[in-house]
Amino acid sequence: MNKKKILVTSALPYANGPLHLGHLVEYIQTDIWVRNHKMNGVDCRYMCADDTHGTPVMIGARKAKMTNEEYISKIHEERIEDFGKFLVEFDNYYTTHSEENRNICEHIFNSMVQGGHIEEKEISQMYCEKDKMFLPDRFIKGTCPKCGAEDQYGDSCEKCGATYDPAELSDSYCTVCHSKPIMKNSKHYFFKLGNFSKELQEWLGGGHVQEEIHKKLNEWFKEGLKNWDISRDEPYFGFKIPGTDDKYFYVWLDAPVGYIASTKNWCDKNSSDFESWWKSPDTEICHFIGKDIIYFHCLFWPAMLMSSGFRTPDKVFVHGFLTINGEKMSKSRGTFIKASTFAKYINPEFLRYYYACKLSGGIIDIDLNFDDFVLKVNSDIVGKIANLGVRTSSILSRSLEGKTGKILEEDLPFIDEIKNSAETIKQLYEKLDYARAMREICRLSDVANKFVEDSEPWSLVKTDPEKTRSKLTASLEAFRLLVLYLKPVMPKFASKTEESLKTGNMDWSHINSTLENRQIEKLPHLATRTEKESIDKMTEETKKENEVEVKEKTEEKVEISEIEPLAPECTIDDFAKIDLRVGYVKKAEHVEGAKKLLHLIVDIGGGIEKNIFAGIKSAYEPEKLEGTQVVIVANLQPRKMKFGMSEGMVIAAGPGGSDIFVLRPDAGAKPGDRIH
RNA sequence: CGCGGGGUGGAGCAGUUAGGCAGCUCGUCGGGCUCAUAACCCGGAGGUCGUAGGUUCAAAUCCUACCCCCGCAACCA
Repeated sequence: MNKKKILVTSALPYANGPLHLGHLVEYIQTDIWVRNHKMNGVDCRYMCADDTHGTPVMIGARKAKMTNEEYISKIHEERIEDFGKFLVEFDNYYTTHSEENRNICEHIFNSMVQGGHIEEKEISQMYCEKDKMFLPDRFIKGTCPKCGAEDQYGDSCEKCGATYDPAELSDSYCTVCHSKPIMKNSKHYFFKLGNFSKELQEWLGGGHVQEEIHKKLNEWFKEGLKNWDISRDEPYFGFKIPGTDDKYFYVWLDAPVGYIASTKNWCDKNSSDFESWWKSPDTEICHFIGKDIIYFHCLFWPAMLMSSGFRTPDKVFVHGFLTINGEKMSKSRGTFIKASTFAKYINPEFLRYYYACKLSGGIIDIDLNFDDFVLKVNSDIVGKIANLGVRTSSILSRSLEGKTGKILEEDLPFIDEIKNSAETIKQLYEKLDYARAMREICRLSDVANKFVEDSEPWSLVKTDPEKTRSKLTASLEAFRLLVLYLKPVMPKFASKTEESLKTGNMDWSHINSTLENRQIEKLPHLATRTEKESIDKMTEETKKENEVEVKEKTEEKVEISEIEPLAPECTIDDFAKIDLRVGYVKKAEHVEGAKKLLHLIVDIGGGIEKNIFAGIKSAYEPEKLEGTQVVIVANLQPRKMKFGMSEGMVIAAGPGGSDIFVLRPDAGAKPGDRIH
C-alpha cells in the first residue's frame, strides 16, 4: 500500500448563512478527490471547519438576538447536517473559534514579530459612532462619486464599475444603522508581505498552482505586494492580539490557520502525530478553493506559513463558480438554492454526479441547468447504470436462483475492456478531470448494455440456463466494476450495490476480485428518477425563501432609517444627575377630563410616594399598571399640571400612540432601588 | 487599452499543447427488442467550429484584428 500521506482542505465556509449549492461545488469536488485517494489506500485526511470570526458574524448574531457563540454553534450544527446529506465526509469538521486556533494564531503572530515582519501604523478609517465600530467597506454605502448612482458599496460602484475610497462617497451611511460614519484614526498592525516576495515567487514557480492562477498572481507582483492589515478594532468577534487590550486578529488571519487547528484537534483525538502532518515534507498538503480567494491562499497564506516554521502547501486547486440556468446565483432571481432545500426534493447523490460531469479541474464556471440535470441524471444513472444492474440481477434471481456462475472464455475480452479503464479513471480522478472520468464510465456502460443486448439472456434462459448464468455473471461483473468506478462520486449507490452483490467494502484493489460462483440478492431500487415536478417544487420553495429574505432586508432598512436621531453626546456626570428609581405602582386610575393622562401613585421606598401624571393612556389600562413595578425619574422637577402636581416621570419606549412600552425591572428589584 | 475564462448541430460539452475525414452525451426522426425504473439496441437528420483577414498542400487547431458572453479586481468571507 501507498505510504504517502495527504492532508486535504476545502475553504472554511463563513458562518453567516446557510450552505448553498455554490458552496457544494467545492466540497463535492474535494470529497470525490479524497474518497478516490482513500480507495487507493492512501492515508488521506480531509480537514475543514467553520470560519466563525469577523464583523458579519457579529452583526448576524446581533440580528438573530444571540450571543456570537450561540450563533456560530447553531450554524455549526446546520452545517454538519447539510454536509451529511450530501455525503461530504470530513475526517474533522471543527471551528476557528477554538483554543487550538488561538494558540496557533498567537504562535504565528509572535513568529512574525520576531522575524521583523510586523509594522505598526496609524490609519484613518470610516467609523460609525452609533454602532461604535469601524466599518468594513461592505458596511458602507453611499452615492458613487463618479456616476452618481445611489446605494453603492464603499469600495466600488456596481453601476459604472469605478473603484474608490469609501471616504469619497457622498451621502455615505452605515448599512447597519443608517447613520453617517465619520473618519477616525486607529493603530493597526501590518504584515509586511513584501518581505516574502522572492520566496513566494519561487514557490509559485514550483507548479503548486494552476498555470492561469500563476499568471493572475504575476500581475499582483508587478504592482508590488502591499502590506496586509491584520488587525481590527473593538468591537470584533475574534482573537485578541497578544500584548494589546483592544486589537483583534482580522478574520482572514485566523481563518486559514483553522486548517492547522482542525488537524491539531483531530490528531489529539486520534493519537496521530501532528508534526508529521504540518511540518514533515513527506506529507502532501492540498487546498481546494474558489477563484475569489486566490490572493489569500496563494500569497498571504504561504507567507504566513513561511514566517512561522510551517511548511507551505503542495497544491492549491482553484475552481470556478456555479451559475444556475446560465445566470449568477441571486436571491432576487430566486436561484439562491440552499443545500437543505435541494436535499428535501432531490437525491443529493445526483447533484454529486452532475457536478462531477461538469468538473474538469479548470477555473471555468460551471452551470447547473435543471433541464439538463434531469435528462442527464435520469439517462446516465437510472437508464444506463442502475438499469444494467437491475435487468441482469432480476433474471438471475427469478430464473436462476440468484447464483452466479463462471464467466466464459469468449467474454473475457469484454470484461477486460471494462477493467482496462480502471487505471485511466483512477488517474482522471486524481487529475480532477471528473468530467472525463464520467464520460468514460458512461461509454463503458454503453458497452455493457450492448453486451446484454447481444447475449439476449431473456430468451437464452429458455434454452440454455447455464450459458445464461455465465452471460449474466459477466454482465453483473461489468456492472460491479462500473459501480466501483463511480464510488467516489456516488458512495451510497455503491454501498447498496455492495450489499446486494456481497462484494464487501470495495476499493481500487477490488478490480481483480470476482463475482463468480456466489449467491447474490436482487438489487434494490438504487436510484429513483428525478421528475421535473421535484425540481419545480424545489425552485418554488427557494423562490419563497429568497423573497422573504429580500423583503426582510428592505423592511429592515425602512424601519431602521426611521429611527429617532441620536442625541448629542453626554458625560457620565450628565447621566448621574438623573436619578432613576424602581417604583411600585400603588394606584393607577383614569383622570376625569384628561385625554392622554393616567394618574399614578408610585411608591419608591423609604415611605416616599410620588404623585405622577403619565401620558400613557393611549397604550395602557390602569389595571395593567396597578400592582406592578416601573422605572421613574425620581428627581425630576415637579410640574404643575391642569389636574394637579406631577412629581416624576415614568420611563417608556416607543413612538407613541398605542406603541408605548413601559420599562419594567427584572424580578428581584425593590421599590427605591436606584438605577445606575 | 485592468486581469482571467469562454464562444464548436436545438441543449451541455470534447477536440486546440503537437494543423490531417468535426466527435460524444442528451434531445429529435425512423426502426428493433421486451430482461429492465417508459429502460435498452440499431439507423438517420441536423454544424459557414463567434466575425474578418493571413500562413499552409491542408486550419476548430497557428498568426493578426475585431465582436459578443461570463467572472474577478487585496482594505469585502
